[in-house]
Amino acid sequence: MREKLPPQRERAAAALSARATATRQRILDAAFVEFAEKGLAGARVDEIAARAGANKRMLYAHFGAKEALWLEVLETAYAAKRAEERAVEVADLPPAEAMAKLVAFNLRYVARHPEFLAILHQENLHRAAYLASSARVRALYSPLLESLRAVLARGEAVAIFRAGVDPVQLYVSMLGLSHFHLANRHTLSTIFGTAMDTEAAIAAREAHIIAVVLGYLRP
Amino acid sequence: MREKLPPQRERAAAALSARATATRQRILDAAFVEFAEKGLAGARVDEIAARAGANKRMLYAHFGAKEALWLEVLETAYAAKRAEERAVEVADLPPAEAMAKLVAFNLRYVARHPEFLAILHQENLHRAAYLASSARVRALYSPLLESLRAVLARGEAVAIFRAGVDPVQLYVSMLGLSHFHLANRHTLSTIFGTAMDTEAAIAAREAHIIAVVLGYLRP
DNA sequence: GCGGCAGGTAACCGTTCAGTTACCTCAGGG
DNA sequence: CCCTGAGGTAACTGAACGGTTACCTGCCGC
Repeated sequence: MREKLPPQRERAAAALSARATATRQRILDAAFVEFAEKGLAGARVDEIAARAGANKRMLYAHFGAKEALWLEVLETAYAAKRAEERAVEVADLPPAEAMAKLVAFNLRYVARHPEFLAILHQENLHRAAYLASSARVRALYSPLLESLRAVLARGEAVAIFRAGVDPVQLYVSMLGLSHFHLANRHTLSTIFGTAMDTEAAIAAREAHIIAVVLGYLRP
Repeated sequence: MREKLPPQRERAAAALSARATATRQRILDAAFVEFAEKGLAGARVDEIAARAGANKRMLYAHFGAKEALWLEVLETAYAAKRAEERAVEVADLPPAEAMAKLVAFNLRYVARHPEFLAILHQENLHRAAYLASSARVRALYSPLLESLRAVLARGEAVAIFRAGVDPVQLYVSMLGLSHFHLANRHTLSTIFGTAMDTEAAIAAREAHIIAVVLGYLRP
């Protein structure tokens, strides 16, 4: 009766034993890697189980279906990013420095977690169908966007930034400037013949996108 | 002997009949749609054949394998973009207007062809393995990058643009500003609750990214 | 007007995959 | 110490998939 019979989200209650929790976590981690590497359709359930040092029985006991596991991975990926965002403190910094920190954070985050990009793109391929079904993620409003709004207002107030900047547009721009370089690092480096994910390339990119954002924001 | 036996790229010579060419083209078009919608792993060969109003026999006769068809689609997608880029004429425009036109072109192109983004991301998921094997695409250097270099130099010469801007970085930024908004339109609109692919949203985005690029370029 | 063959059809094949079942193991409470 | 059931194993299943084969058709040169 515990598992699956009620089609609702399983095991909200029913605290798991330490061993079970560990197995569940290993499966989730393995799924994250496999999905990021091969996408939802390309990922293999057997491979996930093998990577996790578990097997399919346990995978299905914990998650019920490949797609449910995908949703869990997606939620985890978003939650992890939001959690790191929450740790970015910019309220004490002068506006320009604060803005630079926000921009750099995004670039560095995706450089550290390129799998996040892969998951995100896959989900967009599915027209965000799984994301749409996740109340949990939709409730996870970006702390970064809020910080950006505040910094923008502060900078505008002291006339360091131009007036009338739309925070959402700027937020999307900030993400775009960071993501594209890394999301397309393989095609870019094939075409330009230079690696995009070395520390040097990332540092150069960081300097550039900070210059773009701050250059734009000048009054 | 005609097909497949030599493992080289098939049918370079051997002009096809009009009917065969048409079938081949229909299969290619159908594959483009199917691959863009579901990715390489998610796409179904039967579905491609059905969409094309053909069948698998012909698909395999013309392309030999699903992956070879993918490569063909990828090459076609790149070639199509490069061809449209070649038609963008900016040499006669003042630097700022020329730059705005280049930026707008990219946004409008991906808005018109969101499938291009899907193909591009899939290829990056595969670490550009297929692209790497395509001498044809690697030879297709972007005319847009060349235009951008020229415009940048012109603007710098008359002190309308700041000095020392790296054209490749700016090119990547231009693409990032355009692509992200549309590549992630489904997750973005799920999270923000507003559609990203309406004409109004695209026009607003266009105005913003032009402002960002030109704002940055001010000396 | 007919023989050959490029172009097309559809049934088929072996493999792979998501998901299931039958069974084992072993910790812990009675 | 043995019984119970949660946690785990591995073999299995039916369907779907990529790719192939055996066969049909109608156009074109002769």
